[in-house]
Amino acid sequence: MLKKERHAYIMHEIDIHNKVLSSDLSIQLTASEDTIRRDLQELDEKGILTKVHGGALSKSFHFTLKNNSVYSQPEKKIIAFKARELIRDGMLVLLSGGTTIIELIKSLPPELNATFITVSIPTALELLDHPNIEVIFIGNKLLKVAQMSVGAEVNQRLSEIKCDLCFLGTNSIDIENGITDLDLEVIEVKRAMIRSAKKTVSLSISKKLNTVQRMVVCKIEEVDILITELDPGDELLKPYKKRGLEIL
Amino acid sequence: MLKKERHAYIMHEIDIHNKVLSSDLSIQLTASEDTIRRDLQELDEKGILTKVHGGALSKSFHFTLKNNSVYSQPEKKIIAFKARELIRDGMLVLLSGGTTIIELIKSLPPELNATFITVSIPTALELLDHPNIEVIFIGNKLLKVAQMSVGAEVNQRLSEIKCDLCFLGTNSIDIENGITDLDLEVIEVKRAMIRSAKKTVSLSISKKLNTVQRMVVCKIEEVDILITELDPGDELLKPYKKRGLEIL
DNA sequence: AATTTATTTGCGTATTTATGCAGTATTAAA
DNA sequence: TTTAATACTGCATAAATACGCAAATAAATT
Repeated sequence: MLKKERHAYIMHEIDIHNKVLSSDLSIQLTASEDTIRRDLQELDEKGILTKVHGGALSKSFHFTLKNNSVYSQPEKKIIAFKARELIRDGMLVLLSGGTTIIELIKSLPPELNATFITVSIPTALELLDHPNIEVIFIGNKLLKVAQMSVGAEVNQRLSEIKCDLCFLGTNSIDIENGITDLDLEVIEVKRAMIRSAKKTVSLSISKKLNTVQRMVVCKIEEVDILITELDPGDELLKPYKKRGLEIL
Repeated sequence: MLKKERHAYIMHEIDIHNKVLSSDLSIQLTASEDTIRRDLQELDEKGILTKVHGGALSKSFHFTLKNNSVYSQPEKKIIAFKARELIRDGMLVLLSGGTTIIELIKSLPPELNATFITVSIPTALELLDHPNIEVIFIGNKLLKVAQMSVGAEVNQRLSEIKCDLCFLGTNSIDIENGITDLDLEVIEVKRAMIRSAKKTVSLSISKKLNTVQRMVVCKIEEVDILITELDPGDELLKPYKKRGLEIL
């Protein structure tokens, strides 16, 4: 890989995400972090990006890394790896928001040819980075805290779709209450997502298992597949298996 | 093997792969790396490829376009400052994509209370950062290169809206052809945006004035207000004023 | 055809550039 | 404050390049 090629790749990433992490680039470009750092330094000296601790930021969008960086938790990588095995060419897949979903998107093979639907702006942005897949965004009023579309219209449009899979980045899940969340408008959209998919997959790091929040999205039986970073045979997952969920 | 033949071969490789390595070529053409280097140097001097350490790259590989947009940030700040004066509490405002629009959003006063509609994912993300405004995203199929919604459905939904203002981050504008752009799907959305707004405002850095691209978005008369970083009395803007545009 | 002339090519060597590594310093997150 | 991640420094190495020169090739001339 030529230096200029790396530079072009880095600038492309910056254009799409407004930020890059040295650690990510080092893997994606199969170069040492040292090299990446020197690349970023050069591009910074050229004045076309801003180098910061841990990576670099776009000049035009100066968010802080802290605000929206995914300090890629290894748990989420494991979950992403298991989840992507479910996706096949030609599928229509519904995605929620959340950092676990972002990890899933990052782990998708470049040659995958499928269509993804989402209501989450960060999810959409990440999907746009993939070379082959088609992305559909269901828009409407955006809810600031969740950075996603909400409202009756969204639910209506979701009801007109029949997807193969629905991946939910789940905040809280337990046997008694099923999937729960904080915001009324969010849970309504998530319900609509579940209804319009043949299979619902919940992605949860084990910390989130057996936690509850204020409002119910769906009963535990409505979830078809549960993916955590744990071994499927783990003791913690037994009760879920008993209720008929497939555990990956 | 004649020099001309090698040159032809090298250019062919560049066309296909966008890059060549001196080491590869040396083997493929059974010539010393020295010779190859001299070839590449000549072709570089002719301006038909870009020589770099280790080989050469296609000219189209450059990312200088992005550089320009970043370099002209101060101009964009001036434009943003002028543009925001047009926005009042309670207005319904349509925004396109582009870095100029992003600057506009950043310059919006926190206490502003208005509703913004957009089809651009980065624009939406930036809008979500603002504490008071309401954001509506018109979704559909997303076009990767433009990071925005496109398609008949978007145009349809835009036609159902009546906005106070439409701000277009403009790539190319001139007297003869009006606003022009590259992509058919993009120009269709932009047209729909213009139709659904009472007033259309074009934001263009002066470098983009009097430039033309392949496809026409709208005639110059359909633009109500033109904002550049220049003084409204600037000589460059006179022809636009003569055609009835308000210059800020 | 032979000779001259100009151009092209390859090689050895010195130099520059690119990259990774190890150890230490610095920074930021818990 | 502690701790983990990241950055910096100097160094080592390998690869790429520049340069001068001589051999080889092509082109032009006689």
